[in-house]
Amino acid sequence: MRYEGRLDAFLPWATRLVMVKADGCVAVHADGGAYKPLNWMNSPNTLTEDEDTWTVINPKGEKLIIEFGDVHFETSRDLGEDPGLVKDGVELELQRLLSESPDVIEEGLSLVRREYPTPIGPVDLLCRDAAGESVAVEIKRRGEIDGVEQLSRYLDFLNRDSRLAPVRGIFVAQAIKPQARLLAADRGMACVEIDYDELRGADSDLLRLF
Amino acid sequence: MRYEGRLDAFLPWATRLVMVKADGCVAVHADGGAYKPLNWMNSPNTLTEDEDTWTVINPKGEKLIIEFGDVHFETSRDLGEDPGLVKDGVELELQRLLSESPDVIEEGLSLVRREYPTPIGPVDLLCRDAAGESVAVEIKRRGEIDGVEQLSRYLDFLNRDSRLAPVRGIFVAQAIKPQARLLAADRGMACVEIDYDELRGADSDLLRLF
DNA sequence: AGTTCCATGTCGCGG
DNA sequence: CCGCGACGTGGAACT
Repeated sequence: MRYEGRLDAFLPWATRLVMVKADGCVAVHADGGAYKPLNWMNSPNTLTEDEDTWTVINPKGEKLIIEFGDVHFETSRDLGEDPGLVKDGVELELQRLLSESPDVIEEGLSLVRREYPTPIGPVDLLCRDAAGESVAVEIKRRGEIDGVEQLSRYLDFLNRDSRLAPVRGIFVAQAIKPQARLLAADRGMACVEIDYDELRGADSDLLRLF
Repeated sequence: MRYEGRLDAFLPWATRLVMVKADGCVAVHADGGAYKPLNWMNSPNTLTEDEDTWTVINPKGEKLIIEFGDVHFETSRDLGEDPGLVKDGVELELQRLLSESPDVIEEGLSLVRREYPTPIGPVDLLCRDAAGESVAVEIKRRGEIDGVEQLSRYLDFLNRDSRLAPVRGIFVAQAIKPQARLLAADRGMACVEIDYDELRGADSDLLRLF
């Protein structure tokens, strides 16, 4: 088995499981190494069978070549359309809930704009506090150092805008690591931990008022 | 099918493929959506079967619950140990090639040390330029904002070393994203894009001289 | 065990 | 289609 594409890879001879899905993607699995296949080619691609060799090529020119020795077993089945996975509790959801109830983050905070653009990417929430000063809010599911640095960069740029400056930052997450908390403190940013279930409850309460 | 762990996820009733590997990991596949399963649980975990329900729990308390209706088909096979995948052309390779031909990055650049250590991790290349000044080089396959931050942190530390200071930074990658380029410029770092195939060619040429 | 950083990351959204 | 950032990122190397 060979792969030539974004890198070159070679797979020694052994017993494997080859999976082909309805969308045309091909995956070569070993009996371990978690759910990820050893090698694969996603759709769209074209599969050509020739004797004991499959050649799978995608439009970008990446190529997967599978040679078969013994075929121990083979089966095929149509699973039909899939209704898909329903997820709940990711960052987007958190952002939506907080944009609707910004004063959960801090008393008196009000939303100016969600996804406020800067030259290096959008700030999750731009707000004004009770005193009318600008506040940039970065929301993460897990509060780690990356997020603090991201917020730092945004503040850097936002504070150059005289219509907004001075802008302070609040780092919001469901759980914030000590190191992230430390770095945030060092950069003069506040940290707020949010309980997702409470927030969802508060949101429901809010809706119930109308 | 339900997953409760880092997030909550629910999977409506449909026909799926459930794969269990020798290491104990469990994956629920739909007939599409690339090689990635809809839902999964990696090893280590404990699987308990009860009537038509599997409950897979890992030590972190994440839980995957699979309910079976009809079992259309079932098979099992021992694939034995796997020799593993051999890869070529990843960042390490790029670093090796550039350490051998640093003046591909900039005219007159010469290598001081590869993987030069700092308190927060090793700099890919430490060099001197034509004028004898120190240059820190960060190499990425794909140049994104993270890499610029990384180089920033290294420069922070290197510039505290009076034997090296002043140290400037060069961010090298096969392709550099506009935002990364912007941030690098803002931080006073240069950006260089490198063609991997050309570099490999140049390296072969170099070898041919000896 | 905890941290850092690479990855054929993959995926989804917005321009 | 590309750019960009989140992800149950996963995985490996190193402390």
